[in-house]
Amino acid sequence: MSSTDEAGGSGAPEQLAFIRETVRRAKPRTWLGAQRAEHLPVARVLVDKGLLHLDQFFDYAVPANMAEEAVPGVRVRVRFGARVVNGRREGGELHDGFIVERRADSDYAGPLAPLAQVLSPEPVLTPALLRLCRTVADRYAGTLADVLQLAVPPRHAKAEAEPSPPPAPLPAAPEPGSWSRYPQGPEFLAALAAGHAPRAVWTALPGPSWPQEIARAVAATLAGGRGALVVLPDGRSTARVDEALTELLGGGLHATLAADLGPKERYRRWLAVSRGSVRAAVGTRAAMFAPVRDLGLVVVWSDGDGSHADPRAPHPHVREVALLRAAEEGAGVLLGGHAVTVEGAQLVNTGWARPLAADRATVREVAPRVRTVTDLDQARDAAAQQARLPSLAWQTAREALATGPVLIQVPRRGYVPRLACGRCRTPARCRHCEGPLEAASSDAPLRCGWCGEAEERWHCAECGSFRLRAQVVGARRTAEELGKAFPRIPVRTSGRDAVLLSVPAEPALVISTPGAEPVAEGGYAAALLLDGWALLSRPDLRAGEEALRLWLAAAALVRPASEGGTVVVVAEPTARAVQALIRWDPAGHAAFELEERAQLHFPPVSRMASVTGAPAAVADLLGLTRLPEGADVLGPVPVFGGRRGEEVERALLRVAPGQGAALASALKAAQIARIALRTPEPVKVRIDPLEIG
DNA sequence: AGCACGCCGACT
DNA sequence: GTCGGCGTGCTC
Repeated sequence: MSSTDEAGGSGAPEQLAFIRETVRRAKPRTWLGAQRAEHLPVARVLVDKGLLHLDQFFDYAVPANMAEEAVPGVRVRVRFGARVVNGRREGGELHDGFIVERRADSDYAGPLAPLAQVLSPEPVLTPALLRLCRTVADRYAGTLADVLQLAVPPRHAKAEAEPSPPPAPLPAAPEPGSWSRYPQGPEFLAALAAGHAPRAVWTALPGPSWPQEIARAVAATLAGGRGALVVLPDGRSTARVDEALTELLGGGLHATLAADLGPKERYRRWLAVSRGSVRAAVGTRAAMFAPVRDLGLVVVWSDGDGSHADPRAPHPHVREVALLRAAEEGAGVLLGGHAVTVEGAQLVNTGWARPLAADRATVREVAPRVRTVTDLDQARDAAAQQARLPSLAWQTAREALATGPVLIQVPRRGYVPRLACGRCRTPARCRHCEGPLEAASSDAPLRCGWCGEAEERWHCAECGSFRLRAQVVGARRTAEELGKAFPRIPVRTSGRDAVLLSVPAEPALVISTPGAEPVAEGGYAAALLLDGWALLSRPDLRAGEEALRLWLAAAALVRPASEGGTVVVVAEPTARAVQALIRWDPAGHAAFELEERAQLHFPPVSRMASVTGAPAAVADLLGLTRLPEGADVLGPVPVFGGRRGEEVERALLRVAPGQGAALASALKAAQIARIALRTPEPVKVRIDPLEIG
């Protein structure tokens, strides 16, 4: 930190002595004095203060000694919030910010404060990144400063001081490889290599080759002279694509932006992308903003995965950011996964993207055989009973263990928010309002999750049983039980705290929670998907879609049916998601779900926002919101689970798809109006709320 | 959000 | 006469 301006000690006064303001009334006051930069003496600055009503640029005077370094995109420090006392400027906290523009003059009538310091000469906030962050902030009714915090990693001075390596030469256009299994695959690659912007919703075939396919799409884009970006939901899938890219192209063309790198390495790699030293970026969520130059392709893998939604305000979603970038930067899109989201189906439906899928014959060739049983079908075998396995699951596992590893997917404990009948699995509902019954612990009294009414004497409305099924047996206990049921077979577990990347080809029981399934060398001989009811009965609009996504992800690791690969899903066979798994028809399922959403006017066929807070505050905000024409207000309804019995309500706002921007800006304006009115109780506004219904 | 300026009641 | 209530407005 070499800094001329801090050398004087207490900062502001001597800065102001350099650059003096005129006090003439007739003209707007400006900064005079020889110390001001001669050329473009005004810097327009984004001050890094996440306040909603300060989401605007502020102009500062550029001192002459900073004239060279104070270029657009660099980080600066400025005094902000100062008061004019007796004609002198006093106070003002130092804030970080970014120079957005150098200008000849300011449209601000008052005197400009000088920049306090240029923190670094690196122009990290490029015009394209600024434009993207502005678009994302507007889309999500957030501030530019908040989005920038997600988009620009913290500076690391040592990493910045190192030069980035010179860019590697462009690769040749790759052969289609396993893309040949898709009728439109080779054409898609050719379009990328030719510099076009094809947009596809890709239903990836089961099996281990999707990372290579992503790598080839990236290579084709690079061959055409443009950059590429791949965003994946977790570190394991990121590592697989990284490996595939390195194998195809060597190490010099791409950067992998993983969360676990540490600040220095993280910034070093990000800089390599920003400086154009590498042309492709691969990584998890935060990589969605990676400033890849001349973007030709954005890939999002498994866009239904929850980790693509950023938990930090204003909660941008990787898929949406990718689509915004594609539109803004003229890039192609590859939205892929073993499953298809309703959003993907809608992109196909509206003609914005084209489906990229193999034909039925190819799917049948590579997919495992899928069979289904309900867990009411208990095995006769004592060992199977002990392991709580239906007979079909038991037999399948026993036979498959002769030829290789068997995957057992067990929903996470506590993944079951809803109680169900112990006999017929009908969800337990409140007799007053049909809300889901809940119990804080296994011996706590039953309560309705919607209206809070206590239920003393529940019995199943369908079959009359008094037995409730409360919890899923977790992976650990399942492992113990299965270990006893299959003595001498090694048992491995993979879950939240210890995720296995892969397992060898030898016979073993691999017990995993959804999303943590290791890859098996040569594929699993079989997979058992247990407690499907737990996934299917979650009180969420997306429960079916999510269950299918988790099942497909596990089933995609199993050998083809022709090699004996079998999947047994323990769930109600008539459920739509179960049927889609049996037919291996994710696109059909998504299309069906989309149709249903359209009938209900639910997202993505409409756009929604949620408004959550104290009842009076929510009503207040809604009163201040100038809703777009035709907007619906659903609720407000009480939200339970608010801490300490504080009353919390939530309203959902719904508009037609074209009015999402109007809704977001109306809500932002209303929030700002509330701040101006000093309304004390905060209200949370969220665009595209995750859980609805 | 903070923070200071500004214009009306109970104290030294 | 003054201390201070928080209503109002601004932040380059």
